[in-house]
This record gives sequence, structure tokens and C-alpha cells, in this order.
Amino acid sequence: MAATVSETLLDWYDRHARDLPWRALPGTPAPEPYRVWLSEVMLQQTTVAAVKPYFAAFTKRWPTVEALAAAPEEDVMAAWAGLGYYSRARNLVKCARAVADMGAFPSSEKELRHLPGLGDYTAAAVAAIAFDRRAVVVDANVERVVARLFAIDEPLPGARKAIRAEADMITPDERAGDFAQAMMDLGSSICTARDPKCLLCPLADECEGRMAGDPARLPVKAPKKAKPLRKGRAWWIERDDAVWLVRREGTGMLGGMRALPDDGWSARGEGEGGPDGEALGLVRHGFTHFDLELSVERHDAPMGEGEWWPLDKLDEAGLPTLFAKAARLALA
DNA sequence: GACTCGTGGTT
DNA sequence: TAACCAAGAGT
Repeated sequence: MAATVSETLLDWYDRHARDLPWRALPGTPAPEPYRVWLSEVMLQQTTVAAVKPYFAAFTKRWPTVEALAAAPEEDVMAAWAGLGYYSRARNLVKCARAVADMGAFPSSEKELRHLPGLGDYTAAAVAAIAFDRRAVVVDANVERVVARLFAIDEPLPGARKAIRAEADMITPDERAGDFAQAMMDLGSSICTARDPKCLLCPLADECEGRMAGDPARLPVKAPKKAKPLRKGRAWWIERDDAVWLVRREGTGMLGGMRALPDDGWSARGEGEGGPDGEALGLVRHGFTHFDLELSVERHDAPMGEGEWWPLDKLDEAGLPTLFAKAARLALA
């Protein structure tokens, strides 16, 4: 009898699994749920290479979910600075505190799904990887592998329902966590978005997309809208070897993060004016749905509520990358 | 379903 | 180099 997709893939995973800091190698006990959850949240829309140093820093500073739950939110936000999608950090604290109150992470996908910051993907991933529960784990890798394996021509996001149904069909009752990670390893190393390495693929013989002749065209996606260019201004206010920093509003762009005072470019398309200062230069920064050209200007008087932050400790301020760039420009 | 929400690496 | 892309969630 021919091997099933999951058998073939798990056999491949046993031989080729990537060794990652948050992962147990095949055949060894599952990692602590805390580490699985933390890594999965960090990995949302974020590359493995970007996550590694943050995962190391977080687990060293906060070794348990209880430790993280006891941390001031401000410290967690600053530690997250540079990783992006800052609502993840806000929800990380909320979730840690909820779990600490519960006593432990719940083990079912349904209960996990109710925790802040855990959507369909992350709830399924934690249930499968940390608790060895059968769960259908669907991320962008799985979508791509399944769309090709079954030659699903319907464009995303409409195809999600069909993709999930096929993923459910091939998810095994045992080792669902390894199966999920195998699908993601396959998607990131072999069944890549562009130029898939079909000659190395363990599933090549049964891949309908490959048989159809052009697997790279799958999954079909709707064209993206062009990103507009917004312009804004930010002020570098320096006094006695310190700079004036503010904290941004709790939600929205870079919400809850320390920042330079600015003209409100994020809330509107254009800034709201403000005092003229000595021009220090322009910072270009790309966000998900627009590009920003930020004019950094020197000013002398504090603006709004904020704090004087010592320049020799600026690295610890937790500035998101946009403002870290602006600071670099001002100090150059 | 359509938008918002970061960043850095790859092609 | 501009475009594309990455272990998505919340509204």
C-alpha cells in the first residue's frame, strides 16, 4: 500500500527538520508551551532570522509565562521594539497575565483561540506543537503547499475554505505538531513562493500542481494596490545630553511605543504643521500600506507630554525602527 | 471581506 | 531597484 502524504512528509521531516531554538527535534519531548506560544506570536508575519535574537532575549529575561506576566508592559514594549506589529506585544502581555491567572496554558485549540493574540493559526499551532493535539494548522506556507499539491486554481483569499478542507484531509491523527512544522519547513525551504525546488520535494510524485506544469503560479493571489507616499515631520529636541521622547497612543500606528514628537502623519495623510526647525534630513521608511518620507527637524522646546531620555541610553528607549532611523540621522 | 498594522531579506 | 514576501490578528 502506498504511503500517505503525511507519512511521506513525516519521514522527510525526521531526516531534514531544521534545528530551531524553540523547537524539539523529532522524537524528543515537546517544548514548554510558553516557548511554543512566544515563538509562534513572534513568527507571525516575521522571518525566522528576525525572530531568533528576540526569542533569545525574551526567554533569558522572562524565563516563564509568570515572569512575563509580572513585567511592566512598558518593558515588554521596549524589548519588542524593532520586531514590528506592536499590537502583538500589547496582546502578549494581556495573554501572559490571563494564562498566569488561569495557572497554565489551556491545551485545547478552542480555549487557546480565546486568548488575546491567538487567531486560528496560532491556536492550532500551539495545540498541535505544544500539546500534541490534532489540529489543522494553516499558515501561508501550508496554503502554498496545499494549493500546489491539489492544484487549487481559485484565487486567495477565496480559496481558504477549500485549502483548509484539503489540509484537514492530510493532517494525521498522530504527530499533528510535527506534521505542521514539516509543512512549514517544506514551504520555506523547498516549496518556496518563487522557483520551487521540485526536484528535492518528497511530495513531487503526487503534486498535481507540478503535474500540471507550472506549480510556481499557485496559489493565485489578487493583485495588490499601490502604496501611496505620505510625508510627515518629526522633531529632535536635545538638551543636556538628553532627547525629548513621547509615548504614542495605545492603538494604531506604532501604538504604545516611545517616539519622537511628530506632526500626526500617521493619523492623517498629511501632517498638521508645527514649528519650523533646522532641517536635519529625510528618513524614508516603508510600512505595510504606505511609504513615509519623514523630515527630521531640530527644535529647542519640549512638545507635549514626554520625558528627557539620556542619549547614552538611547538603545534602551525601545524606539521603533522609523524613529531609530531618525535618531541615527540626528546624531550623525 | 476589506483594512490596518512593521520590518528586513530576496529577487 | 521596486516589488514581493514572511509561522496573522483584530476590527
